[in-house]
Parts: sequence; structure tokens; C-alpha cells
Amino acid sequence: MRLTRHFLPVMKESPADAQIVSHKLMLRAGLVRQTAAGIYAWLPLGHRVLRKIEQVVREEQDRAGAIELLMPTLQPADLWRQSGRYDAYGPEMLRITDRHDREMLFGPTNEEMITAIFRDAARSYRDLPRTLYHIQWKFRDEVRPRFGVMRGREFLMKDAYSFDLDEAGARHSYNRMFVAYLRTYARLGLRAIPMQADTGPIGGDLSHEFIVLAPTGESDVFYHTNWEADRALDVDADDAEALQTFVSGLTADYAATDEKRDEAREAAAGDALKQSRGIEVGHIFFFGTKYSAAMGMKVQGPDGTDVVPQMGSYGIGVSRLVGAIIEASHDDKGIVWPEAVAPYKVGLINMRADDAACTAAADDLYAKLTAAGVETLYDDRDERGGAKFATMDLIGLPWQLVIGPKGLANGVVELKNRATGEKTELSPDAALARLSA
RNA sequence: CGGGGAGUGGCGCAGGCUGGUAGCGCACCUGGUUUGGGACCAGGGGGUCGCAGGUUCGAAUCCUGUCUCCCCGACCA
Repeated sequence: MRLTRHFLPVMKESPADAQIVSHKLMLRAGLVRQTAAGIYAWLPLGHRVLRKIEQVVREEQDRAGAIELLMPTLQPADLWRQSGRYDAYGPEMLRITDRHDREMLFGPTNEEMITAIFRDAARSYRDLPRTLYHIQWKFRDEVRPRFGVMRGREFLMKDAYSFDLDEAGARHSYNRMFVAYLRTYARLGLRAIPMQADTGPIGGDLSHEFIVLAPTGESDVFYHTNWEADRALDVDADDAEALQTFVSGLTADYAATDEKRDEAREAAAGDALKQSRGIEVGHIFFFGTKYSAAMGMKVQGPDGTDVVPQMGSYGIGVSRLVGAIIEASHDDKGIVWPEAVAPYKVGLINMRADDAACTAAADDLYAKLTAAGVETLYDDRDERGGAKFATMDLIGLPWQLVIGPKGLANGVVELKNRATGEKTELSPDAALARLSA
């Protein structure tokens, strides 16, 4: 994409409303614009990042055996009356009335809807187990939205729902998601730590929040230093027993948020116990028959008796992750995107747009990169080099490829790594080969 | 929802106390000189001062109401 044809409104100064670094950078780098408190428009660059994250999430859900569908944002109030939550939910639910005075709501989550859909279709134990998911916008009318997209009212979430015949099956479904989540975050360039979370009325150990460590995070967290190392995630997820052993092995290392601290386990961790701030980027839990029972869902078991399925739900805050990734990966010049989520892989800088030879070389490299399928943002503006470097550093593309008259005289271009700052001079062909790899 | 703060060109801000018809930096446009880490000179364009009432000869400024946004707390993917 040529910058002269793009829509990329960057700012030197950040608006006074933005407080935390990710919010400031998202505004400055032209990722989002605020429309109302906690509601954002995603500009082209931000939209690309959102889609990249979405895609990683989608691939890992699919790999875990979940099946994608898409449910609406607006839901009828009656659906929520079936579970009793319409009256229980409170003012965080955005209620809407249509022209026929029918009560509607903008969905804050989809347990009721998915339960109704699956209930109406599933008849036999053969229809289980199933895990269904969708990636859709949600709305929770937070009293006080803040921190940009990290705590918005409208947010994009991946939510999955599992249906199993019994609790052992539900535990297996839960464990599958547990591992899928760790895989997902790792691919996004994040280290997320699963922490024991409140399980609600069901109890047990089947609820975890996934927390990304970041100094600007919202909650205080405590964890064993073992969590600072990369974890191998190669386990056969179809083997319930092996998977349980694997998950148990991971959770043997202590990790808890402020509300769920365990003095005995902290004492056991000793010097290995560390404290930090964290951002919640996912939450998984098992809730048994809460919705299936309330909404009259049942299937016929192998022995002919009715069974009320055991359910779990699994959320990942996709839009929040954009902010979380920036919190975890930036410097004083701007964003430093992990390659998997970067809006473009390469920022091609033409140092002298008024120099015919230089522009010809840059155009040529741009055409070749594009032909090779390398996502390239080409800064072809007639600006000074310094301004282009500043813009590229701000928007944080992993690689900067600099083409200028000086290098060209020696037959070289410069390739700079945004994260490390390392610069390499090499021939245009070598640069192309390197970036296409 | 309790407490606090703020709304003035696209962004950041000054002006307000002591009313006299709006200013600075950045950005933008034109011309010229420049060009390897946010250039310089000259000339320009752009603002119902959040909105509605009121006081006054006259309101960005004083008064009343209202809307919006932000921060701290309680609450949350």
C-alpha cells in the first residue's frame, strides 16, 4: 500500500483524553478514533491489526476442534427471561426498544442464545460433545469506560461455548481451551499466565483468567517465576488423560490475582514468587447445567434417558488485545508490533521522492515485495527522511527498508529491525529475499 | 454511582479573575531554498469559544440550566 493513497492520520501529540501509553499510541498512530465514551472507530491500520488477531484466535479455536458460527449483536429480551438474567443483569445491559415496542438488548454475551440454538437442534448424545464459537461485537454499558480499547463499552470478543454429556467430558473440553488459549497468546507474541479465578456458584477449579504482564495493567498479580519461561505446548489434546496431566502440571506453578491469593502456596514458592501488574485478556469457565437446565435443554443418552448437558464458556477480548499487546510491546518512539499482528510486515521508505533513480529503485522493490506477497507499506510521500523514520517508528512495523541515494550509489539498501534497532546494509535483491522468507 | 477536573481552528494550549468581538505552537495551503532521524524563509486559509437561556450598549469572559469528555474510587472481557 502506498502511503500517498492510504488513510493514516498520525499525530505528533496525543489528545489530552488519553492517559495510558497504549491509548495514546493507538490515537497517535492512527489506529482508532473515539466516537463516544468507550466506543471506537477502527481506522484502516487498527482494523488490520484487529483482523490479524482475530485470525490467530480463529485458527487456534479451529485447531482445538471448536466450530465457528456468527450470532447477532441484538437479542430479544425473552431469550434472557428464559435464564432469568434479563432482570438480574442490571444497568450494564444496553436495552433497546424497536418500533413495535418489542424489548431488545445489545448482547453483552451469548450464553442464552447459543443454548437456545443448540438446544433446538441437539437431540442425542451423539450430538455431543460440541464447542461452538463466534467473534462478534459485544456491548456492556460500563459505568466508567477508560484506558481506550482496554476498557471500552463496545468490544470485539471471541466467545466459545462447550456442550458435554458429563462433567468429565466438560473438563476435557475445558482443558482443550486452556491449551488453545496458551497457544493463541504465544502466537500473538504475548506471555499470558492462567490464574485461578472465581468459579461462581459451581465451585471447583475450572475457571481461569489469562493475564498478560504489563506495568500499566489494571490488577496486581502474583506468580511463580517458572511462568516467565516459555512453555512447550505439545500435547495430544484428544487424549483426555494426557491433557489433564499436562494442564495439572502447568497449574502446579502458582499464579493468582490479588483477589485469589493463597498464602500457603505463596510461602511454598518462596523466593520464586514475583509480583507484577497484569491485564486480563481471557477468561474461561465451567458452569455446569446453569443455562442448559434453566432453558430446558436435554439430549437422549445412550441408555435412553434424558441428559442435561454440561456447559462451559470461553472468552478472549480481541479488541482489548490490541491495547494489551501495545502495553507489552512499545518504546519511547512508538509501537513495536510482534510480526504476527503487525498491520504490515515492512515499511518501505523512499528517502528522496524527488530523485528519479531513488524513486525508480523504491518503486521496483515495492512491486517485487508485493508480488512476493510481503505486506508492505510504502512511504512514497515527498517528505524528508526524518519525518518518514518518525512515522515508521510510531506505527511500529517490524521491518523498515530504507532506500536512499547514498546507499544506492553503493548498490545497497538498509534494513532495520524495529524491535532491536539493528541495521543491515544489503543489496535490494538480498533484502527482497530476506523479507520474502 | 460517589468525589474531582475540563470543553476555545485537526492536535496541544493561552485568554476568563478586572466584559470591548480571539491568540500561540504543531498540522494544513502557496512559492522558494533544502533533503540519511519530525528543515528553513516568506505569504496564506481555517474557530457559531460544547449547547440553551439570562444580565449588559456590548459576553469566550458574569449568572442559570443542560450536554459531553477525562481522572480517583466502587465495578468489569
